[in-house]
Amino acid sequence: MAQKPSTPKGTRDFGPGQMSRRNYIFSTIRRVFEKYGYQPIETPAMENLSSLLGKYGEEGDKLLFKVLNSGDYLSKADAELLADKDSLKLSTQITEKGLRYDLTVPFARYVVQHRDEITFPFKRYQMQPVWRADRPQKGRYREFYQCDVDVIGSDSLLNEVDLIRMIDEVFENLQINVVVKLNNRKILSGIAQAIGAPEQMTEITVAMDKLDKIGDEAVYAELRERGISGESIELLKPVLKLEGNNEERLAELEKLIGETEDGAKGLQEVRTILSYLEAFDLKTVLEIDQSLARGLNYYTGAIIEVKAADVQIGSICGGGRYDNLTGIFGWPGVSGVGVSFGADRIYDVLTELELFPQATESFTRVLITNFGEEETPFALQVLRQLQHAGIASELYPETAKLKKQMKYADNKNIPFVVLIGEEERLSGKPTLKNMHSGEQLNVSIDEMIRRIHQ
RNA sequence: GUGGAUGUAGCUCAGUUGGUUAGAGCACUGGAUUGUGGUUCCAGGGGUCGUGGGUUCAAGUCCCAUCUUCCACCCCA
Repeated sequence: MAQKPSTPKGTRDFGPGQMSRRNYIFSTIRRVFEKYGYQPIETPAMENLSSLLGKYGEEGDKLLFKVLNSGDYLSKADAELLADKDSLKLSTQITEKGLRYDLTVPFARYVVQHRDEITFPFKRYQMQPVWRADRPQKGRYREFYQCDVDVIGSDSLLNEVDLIRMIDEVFENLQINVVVKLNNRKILSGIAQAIGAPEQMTEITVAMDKLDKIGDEAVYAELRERGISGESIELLKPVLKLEGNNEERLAELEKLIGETEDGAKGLQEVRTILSYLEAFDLKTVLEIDQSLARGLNYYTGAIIEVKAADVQIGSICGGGRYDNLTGIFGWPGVSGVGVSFGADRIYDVLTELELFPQATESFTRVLITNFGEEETPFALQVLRQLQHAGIASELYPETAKLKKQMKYADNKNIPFVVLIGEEERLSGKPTLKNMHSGEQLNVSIDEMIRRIHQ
């Protein structure tokens, strides 16, 4: 047997059936984005590595797909590094492009590069694949689609309100029950300050983020491992143990971190967002979660994460505010806020919950059979009239056995078959068969069109 | 990057303590039905058992390596 064909690790093909379901997700999301006034952009699959490296932390750099330079790239490489097999240093000489890791960094690059053409605040959405050299597993792929919405150039918390409302609307339309978790980077930094470890905020948040997954004892252990003092851990315990509804949590947090500058600011931001949202009748549960951190360390304000309530698959949407994202491309002080919907995970959730609407694999409504050259001119004429009447139709291209042509229609779920053989050609009246009822009639073309339209 | 499982027909999977021509269902092709699908019946094609090496008189089966896919960890959508 020839070599078994396959797609690269962690990548997938999408057949017609999957595409119709995927497009259902994309069009649902796009409709909401556009309703709120966001405009689409696209950026290349590849970015310069200099734009990508260092933006996602050390872990992120390892997960970047690098594209080898074209041509005789080794001839330009340093002979000594080659001999040493020093991949890390060598890579800077043989590759200068990489596949994008997310849509936010390319967006920041886009904004800086095109700032003269953009009207701010700039509200954009972008739905494209991204690539990560991660080891694939459930709900995790090496190529997957993100649907990003961001607004850049506005500090207003009204943007956060916008985003949360869009999240609510998208998942309501998709009929997925979700929990929206909300936190604020300033609350996290307030916590770090309040427990006397302001320099170790990253270590603290990374450990704290695992709270609901590994439990409090394991979090304490990890904190110790990461070099947090026992004293600080003791102070942190009441923060981790926070319970109750949003009001109660905020009140508790006020007591614990209200004295710190960042903490007070963060709490106020969260309160403002919540109070704006009171005017809306949100369908989803909005939950303050002081342990929510998320990986990307460029967040500076709100942190948002969405989890499916009925499926265990990790987060299906997430994002937050970043005050200085464009700074890395030389334009400091521009604030942005946005979220990203994970289309592939949403697909998996909808599949598991059987929430996809009845998908029609084919759009074709009529198949015209092919009996041979004699009948072809009349068949083409019928095809033209059907299509002219706005009916998706196709003529079977081969003069195959009728059984095979019928089976083709059946497999593609085509509801009508028009038989055109010698009889029909001579009378000028095609035979219309309803595949569902099996009913079959010899009618004029006009009558046929009328019946199909019913 | 660490650990665990997996791989047999296009697909989903059987295959006994190692034993002679490796099976089933679905799909495909032909026929029962020369102008009729979805139901039924009959027949047929299709496999160097992931790859490479080893043990053995004998390997789909046992051992080693390697790759693939899946699962968990790390991290993340």
